[in-house]
Amino acid sequence: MSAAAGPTPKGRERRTALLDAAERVLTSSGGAELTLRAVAEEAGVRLGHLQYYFPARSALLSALLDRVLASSLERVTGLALASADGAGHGALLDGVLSDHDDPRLVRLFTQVWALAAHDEEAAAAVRAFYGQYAAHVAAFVREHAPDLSAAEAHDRAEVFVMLMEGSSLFRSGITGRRTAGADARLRETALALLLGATRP
Amino acid sequence: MSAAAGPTPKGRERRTALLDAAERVLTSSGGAELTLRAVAEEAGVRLGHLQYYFPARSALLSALLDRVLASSLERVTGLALASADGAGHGALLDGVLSDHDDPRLVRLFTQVWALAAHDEEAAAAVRAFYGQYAAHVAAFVREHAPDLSAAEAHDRAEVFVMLMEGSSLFRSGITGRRTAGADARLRETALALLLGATRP
DNA sequence: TGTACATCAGTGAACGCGCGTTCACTGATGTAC
DNA sequence: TGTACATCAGTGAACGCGCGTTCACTGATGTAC
Repeated sequence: MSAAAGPTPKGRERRTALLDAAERVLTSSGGAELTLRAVAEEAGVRLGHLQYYFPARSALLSALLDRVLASSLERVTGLALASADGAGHGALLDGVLSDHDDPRLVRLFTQVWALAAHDEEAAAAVRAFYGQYAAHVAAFVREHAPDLSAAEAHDRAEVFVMLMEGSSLFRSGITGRRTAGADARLRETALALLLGATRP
Repeated sequence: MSAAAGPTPKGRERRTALLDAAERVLTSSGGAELTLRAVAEEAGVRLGHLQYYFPARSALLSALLDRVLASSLERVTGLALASADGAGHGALLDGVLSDHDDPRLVRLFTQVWALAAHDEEAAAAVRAFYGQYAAHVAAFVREHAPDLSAAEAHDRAEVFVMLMEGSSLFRSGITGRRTAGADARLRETALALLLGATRP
């Protein structure tokens, strides 16, 4: 790591604050407006100072992606463990859906997908993230349905994740409007994947 | 409409060719690289000529979005009608999934979502598209399960669309890798939404 | 059929601007002895 | 405890470049009489 990694506490704090600013800019304005100048202004520092921490725009983008994925994974891990520990078998689903109630998070992920679609390095990080996401869900599925094979549990987990990511687009107002009826059917379908019986 | 709409056959052809070029650029390089110069080069015309048809970049973007949504809707409409006309009750699902086998189409839609996330005009067009998409699916659902209420059929259709859009990300290699097991479970879940019995 | 003219199609050069990057610099903080 | 020095944190100005846009222009095609 370069000096920009910030070996001192102050350095680490600054770096975090700069990434916070970048995340706010990306969330509110989109990828095209994510310029170094905009991030510096949002963070209240000079352009040259931002460049001290992130020598190139690509370094900022990559650090931001890593952080977004890491914090999302941490959240999912927590939800899966809490659900398994008896917080109610619907806690995982409720947690994911309520996270998706924040349009900023969903907007952030549309940017992540668009980036991954044309940047293989980003795509690899994103696939690794969803791989771990699905693995946590699969573990949860097996807790509640021990008679399922590991492969079957993992397949269900993958489809669950597909359904969650797809529904986030529609429930957030980006590609659709949330309705009570569709929400109920969504929950039912998701729960069937998580807790459902073996195939007929 | 301005002269750029092209009242002559030649003008209409040219306009289509320019949009084709823009679509190729967007698909292969992403939104950030969709510059007027890149589109002009891809189409084999001069920058000034592209500007004759699309006086501003926003006009090109908007026309491209309209065309992408219109052609996708046409495709979905055709699939729903063919399925209803006895091409087999799985034809709609098979058609949608095989369309999503083309990574270019999926990449295109990640750009559409990212655009809609930060552009309310684009978002309105995208919501209108998905609204019609879901309506066609709902009509198909009611054909096969006449005992369902219109509301129930529409809810199922919405969740089906959520699942299709989510799965496109994972089956295309962008956020995941396609596996036979998950594909089978995906089909099962989707068919249950399209053809399944009423709720217990 | 021929001429006059308007519109359509396409060119080419230039513009101002914001971008990422570079770099020399200064002040603050830590460390060695 | 004091001094010397290295590193860290932050500034400010300038760079070359590609961007969208503007505009005056030329040649091709259609239309009216």
